Amino acid sequence: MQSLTINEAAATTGWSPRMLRYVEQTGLVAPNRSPAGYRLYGAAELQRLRTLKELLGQFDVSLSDVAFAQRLAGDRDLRESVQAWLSAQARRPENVHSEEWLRFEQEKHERLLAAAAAA
Amino acid sequence: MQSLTINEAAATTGWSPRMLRYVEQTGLVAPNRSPAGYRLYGAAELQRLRTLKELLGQFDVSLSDVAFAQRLAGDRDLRESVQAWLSAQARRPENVHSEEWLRFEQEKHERLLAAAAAA
DNA sequence: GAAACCTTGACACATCCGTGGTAAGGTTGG
DNA sequence: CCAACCTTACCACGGATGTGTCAAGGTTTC
Repeated sequence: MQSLTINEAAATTGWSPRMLRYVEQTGLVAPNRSPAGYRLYGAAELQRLRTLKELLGQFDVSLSDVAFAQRLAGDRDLRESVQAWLSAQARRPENVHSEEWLRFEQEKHERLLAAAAAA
Repeated sequence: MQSLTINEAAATTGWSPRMLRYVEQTGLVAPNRSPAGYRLYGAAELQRLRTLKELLGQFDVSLSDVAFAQRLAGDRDLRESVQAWLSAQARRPENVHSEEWLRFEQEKHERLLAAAAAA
């Protein structure tokens, strides 16, 4: 598996080199480096960059939104505080019926367990 | 349970009236209105505003971050896409070990079921 | 009916996000 | 050793966030 330098990676992912550096700075896709400090994008990073671009295009989501989601995934305290705040609502906003939210947890839980079992 | 008008609510929550309108605009705390259109903050909204302020102060989180979390909670498609993107990682970033992420799901699920049972 | 509220809308400003450029300097390959 | 890459560090700039203030006008209360 050979790695691409930043300009090559830019060419195949649709991001600009400038943006690849910015994306790295947000903590979302961080390639490893050559001994001299050159960024080296492997297949995994390239795929991640392409799907990230797709994610941003498909929904109206910003890089900082995804970065925040990543932070949520990694910081239990933060995650639980936010979730506690959100669930202390469960009333008026009719687009969030608690049943659906619950159903979400169940499904994702099952999906992740299945994935873990398959691995 | 009597309701407070915006200036009274501002006084007891520490938000400015201007910010209360802004927070409403983000969709995070929306009071109902009097027949003439005056905002009426009930006990639930006041509590929500106070804990929101606490949440923002405790962690380094913006209103739009919390708004995005709320959007995640209500939009299954978005949620699953983001989560799929995040879990397609599970490697280098040592602050996100997949087990912890899994444990999160389990715990929250249980917590919510308990809350539902208690209600 | 006047004082003291409330409403929306706008102007203003600092700060960040997303994005491009450009400059000064190190690395690599023929 | 030179061309073509790479690096970091800046300047710039439009749009979004967060926050204050002010104006023009409706509502409530005495």
